Amino acid sequence: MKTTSLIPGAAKSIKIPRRNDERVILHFDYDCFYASVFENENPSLKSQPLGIKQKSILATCNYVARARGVKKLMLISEAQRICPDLILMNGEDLTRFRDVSKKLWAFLRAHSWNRRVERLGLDEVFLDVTDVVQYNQEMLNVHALRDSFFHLDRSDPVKGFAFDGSAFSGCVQPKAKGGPAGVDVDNPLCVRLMLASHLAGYLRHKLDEDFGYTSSGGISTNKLLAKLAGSVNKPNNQTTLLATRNDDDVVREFMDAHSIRKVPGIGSRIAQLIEEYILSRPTERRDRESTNVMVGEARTYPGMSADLLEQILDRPGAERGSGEKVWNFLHGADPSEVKEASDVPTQISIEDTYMSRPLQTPAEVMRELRALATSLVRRMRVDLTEVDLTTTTTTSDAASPAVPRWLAYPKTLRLSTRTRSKQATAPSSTSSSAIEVPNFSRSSRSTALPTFVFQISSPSPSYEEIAERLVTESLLPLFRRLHPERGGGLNLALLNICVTNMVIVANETSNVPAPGRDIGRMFRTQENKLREWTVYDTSPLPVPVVPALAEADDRVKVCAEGEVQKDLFCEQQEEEQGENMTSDCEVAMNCSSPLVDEGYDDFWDGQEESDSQRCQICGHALPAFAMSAHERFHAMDE
DNA sequence: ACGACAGAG
DNA sequence: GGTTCTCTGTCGT
Repeated sequence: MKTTSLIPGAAKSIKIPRRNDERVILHFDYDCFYASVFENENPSLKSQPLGIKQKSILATCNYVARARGVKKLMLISEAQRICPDLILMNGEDLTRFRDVSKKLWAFLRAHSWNRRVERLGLDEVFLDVTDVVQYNQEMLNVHALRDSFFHLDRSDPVKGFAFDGSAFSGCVQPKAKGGPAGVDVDNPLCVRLMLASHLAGYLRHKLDEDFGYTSSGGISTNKLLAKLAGSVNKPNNQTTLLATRNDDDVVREFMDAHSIRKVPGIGSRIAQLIEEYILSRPTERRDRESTNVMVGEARTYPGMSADLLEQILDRPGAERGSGEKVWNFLHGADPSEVKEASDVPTQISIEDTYMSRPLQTPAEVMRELRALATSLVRRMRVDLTEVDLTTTTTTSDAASPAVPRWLAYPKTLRLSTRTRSKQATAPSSTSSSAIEVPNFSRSSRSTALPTFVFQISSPSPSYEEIAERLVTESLLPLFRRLHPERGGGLNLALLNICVTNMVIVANETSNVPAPGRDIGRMFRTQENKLREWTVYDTSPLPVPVVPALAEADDRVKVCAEGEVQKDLFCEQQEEEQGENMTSDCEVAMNCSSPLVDEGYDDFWDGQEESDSQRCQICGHALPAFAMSAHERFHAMDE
């Protein structure tokens, strides 16, 4: 990867990306979200320095803590040294954050006319409000800007709020020289961004007043600019980036002042490759902070172009087209659409790390797999089912409890592990090789998800029962594929289980579609949307038919002690008991102990896959390849 | 379909 | 004592 050979001959054919001005995009970022969730649960925390920890790091902290010098992603020990009275909450279980995130997202969704409402992580939301803003632009009276009214509903003219259309809501970038930013009524884009700023201000106000969550907002013409704009004034404020067409300097200067690493879409790998090219040398980890290449520097570097970037970023496994994508980003151009709101995730995964004490024995692995599987099964019920209203509106009494229905069926199950890095490789000649040695390796195996996990009605198994079967029948075979060698400490620092490959169940919108009526459109009316989030706000989560686990912590270790074990587990249990009595010291040494080898034998000797299996629901024997479809047929029955 | 990897918070 | 717990998307096979 010699840099000299990459300089292109034809420097005149460089194309400057053209931004699209047609859209109006809002970006919301809830301020220190995890900390806010805890503060809302316990308001007395608001005045104290508060940190949220996950294992040995501080996931986030509130602004009181930040004022004391505490930073995100610090080691706990360091944070405590800096701020001894830091209050620490455990944020390893994400359930409460997920619940709040969904609630706020549902609120914002209710204000979209086009369903383009995209969540990014748990604490960010993009809205495409082009249509709402355009409607309000048409309704605007430019002769009475100060007494404007923002319409939130096309079909109900009283829904909305009053605002002063002669000024922006919140901050504006760039700041007008001399006085407060005026609104150029002759510039339609300027008017539209002004309108969008008031909508963003209104929504942020409601998020705070009605739900207790302050946020930072960004308003611009695409996702990249909206997001970057939002980070200019934090917390609890908003920024409109005046990305008007007649004034390209605004966007250029705005982008140029950011380091390339801050641009969303340019990750660490891409940033490193660009930096190495510009600095004409490999970049080491310790150099990273000092090498702060700015967008302006990269953009104006001799010969820089989409094609050159494509060459710079070309490496085995590289995404093609990323050169043009990055070139667009450097110019503040981002054609990507705000994705439509979807009710079901495309993947659900649960993981735990064991960094300070890696898992060594099969017994430990079994214990953790059971705990993870139990959480996964519970999450599938919560996130992938809904209570079918058509069957419950008539009799929602205890006599006939609401039976949830599945919104989607994941088809595949995946198990991932990571073994702890043992390598203390001599860092002697690190500069000679540009290859980043990953000091951890994650690997995974997947298989068809058995359909018994979907059993809800009739003899309804508990989460634990389903989880137990999942472990023995699916996860254990996957584990054996990942770790075929027996003996020696397993040394696992991470376990992750995941269901994915969702088959969405067709949405039967109950009954009586009036002839000629567009059902899809009916669902998008304001009433329905508002009801949607109101209901969400007050109703309990889908009632499980089985007794729910009476605990708040996802990570509770589930041990089915008194239950009858299948043959496979007999030895396993002994192993587990033995392990409980062994000291850490023994555990560390027992890699070669014959006692342990016995345990390993049973652990690794799974049944071979037989050609024919038995359906778990009707008992019918079928060839293995036909089982998946057959069982799915049962699951969709009801 | 499967498995690795990159990027996001 | 050297990163948490997720989610989405793409690439090669």
